[in-house]
Amino acid sequence: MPVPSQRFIRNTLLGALDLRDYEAVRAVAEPVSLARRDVLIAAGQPITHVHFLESAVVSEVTAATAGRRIEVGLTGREGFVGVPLLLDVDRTPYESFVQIEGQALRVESAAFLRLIQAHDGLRRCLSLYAYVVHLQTADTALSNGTHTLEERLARWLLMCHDRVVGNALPVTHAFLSTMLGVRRPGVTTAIHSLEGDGGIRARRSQVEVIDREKLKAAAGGSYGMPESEYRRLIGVAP
Amino acid sequence: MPVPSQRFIRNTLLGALDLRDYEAVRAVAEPVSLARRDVLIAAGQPITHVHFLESAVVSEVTAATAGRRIEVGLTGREGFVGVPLLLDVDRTPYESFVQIEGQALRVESAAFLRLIQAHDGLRRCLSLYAYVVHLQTADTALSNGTHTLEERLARWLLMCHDRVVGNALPVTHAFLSTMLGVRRPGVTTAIHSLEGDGGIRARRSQVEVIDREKLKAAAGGSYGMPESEYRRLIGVAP
DNA sequence: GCCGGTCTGTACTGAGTCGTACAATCGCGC
DNA sequence: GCGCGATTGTACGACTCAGTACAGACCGGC
Repeated sequence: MPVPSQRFIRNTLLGALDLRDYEAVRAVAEPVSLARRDVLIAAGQPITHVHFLESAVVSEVTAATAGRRIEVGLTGREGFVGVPLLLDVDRTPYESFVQIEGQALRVESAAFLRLIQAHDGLRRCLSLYAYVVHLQTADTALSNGTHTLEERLARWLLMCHDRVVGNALPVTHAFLSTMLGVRRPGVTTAIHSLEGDGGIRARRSQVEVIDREKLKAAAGGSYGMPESEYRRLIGVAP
Repeated sequence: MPVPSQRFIRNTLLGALDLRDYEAVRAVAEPVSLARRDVLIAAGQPITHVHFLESAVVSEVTAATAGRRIEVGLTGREGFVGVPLLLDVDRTPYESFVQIEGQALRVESAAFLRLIQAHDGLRRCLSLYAYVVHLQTADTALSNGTHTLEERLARWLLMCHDRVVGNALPVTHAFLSTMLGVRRPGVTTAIHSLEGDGGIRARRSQVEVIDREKLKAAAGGSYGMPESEYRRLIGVAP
């Protein structure tokens, strides 16, 4: 029976596990391809699977019927989708959907619950990630409350760039406006401004990151705290 | 040795526990009085105690050195302060301080870790609360991003009212402006508006809640989601 | 009863964003 | 290579809130 080498593990959360815990996850995990707009967790519906992302990027958004949508969480290969299950919660009022297509390892909910019951190291590792998610959401609350549209956009692009292979982010202005909870023409203006600074290059349905340092400067300090906590608690991010 | 009756438990999280789990907590918990401005968790410092609040109200705020402060979490007798410890995290970049004085039961960190290791029912219950905290923070991100100052103020007053005995909230305009991350005169104006609607009555260093329904209307749908999830997952809130 | 700090009320200008509308551009499918 | 939906660029008035300043009101201490 072949023992997979750690270097083939694309999800960094799984990569941080003891080999024994990792093997236990791998034994019940199923590789899946995720297409844009796939809904991994539907608002108010029981969570059926946990997804450890390998190359896909997933957004968690509020699903206010009357109000507007806005993003409250962003997950890539540094994390997993299904934190509520870890906390013994079977469903959530928010929706998690695929923003950028890619691969993932999925585990059926009941199997996942057995896993974290039996493997304390796994539970600890996923708990650390759950806390980073909380930090990210709190940071988003801060950003939404006190930063300008341009700063928030720069922060979002950096966070997305962290989770993508390459520098091209396949997003439209309208999509960004929903994620940030702002007006679409406002995004167009902010993108022009960031482009003028040399941080990005904009194409149709795509933003290419050119200079992360310039983007960080444009983010006005709104980027980086959850990321550095991830490194402190879990290890090197991708 | 007297066995405390459930009805003497003022913290509703502890009240939701099996008697056996509760006794285990009570055995290592120490009653303390918390004064306004006491810092329960300092930014970046190891967390020394977990606090189950009985009548005090505690705010979690970002502690951005360069940037502004803003509230990302509010806890009263429905919860506990020290969620990071539950998730195996020893410190946090945010600060938790006492906003309204009162009583609490505190448990030393090492004892707390032993407790949740030995009592799975306790861990589950606290995990549910940790999830509600996440919802509350996500809801704050939504509010900060899409609601007006007046709506956000109404939401905050309702959330604080939920956690206080009586209808008088001892807060100043300047304090509210920090919690909401807005300008102090803006709070003054918004308070006048809510007062005109008949939802509250304002005095020096105090806001009295007169009509919750009017406040809810003024909150424009920004209030209530985490509260109803608390009831679904844990039980009747105070 | 006065003093000094805290709290509240009000005013003004400017920045940022909204809501909306509409034209221009792109790129895929037939 | 044409058409059509999707995407992007731009404009304009309106409104919210920021930043700042300052005066008046309150309240506890001496």
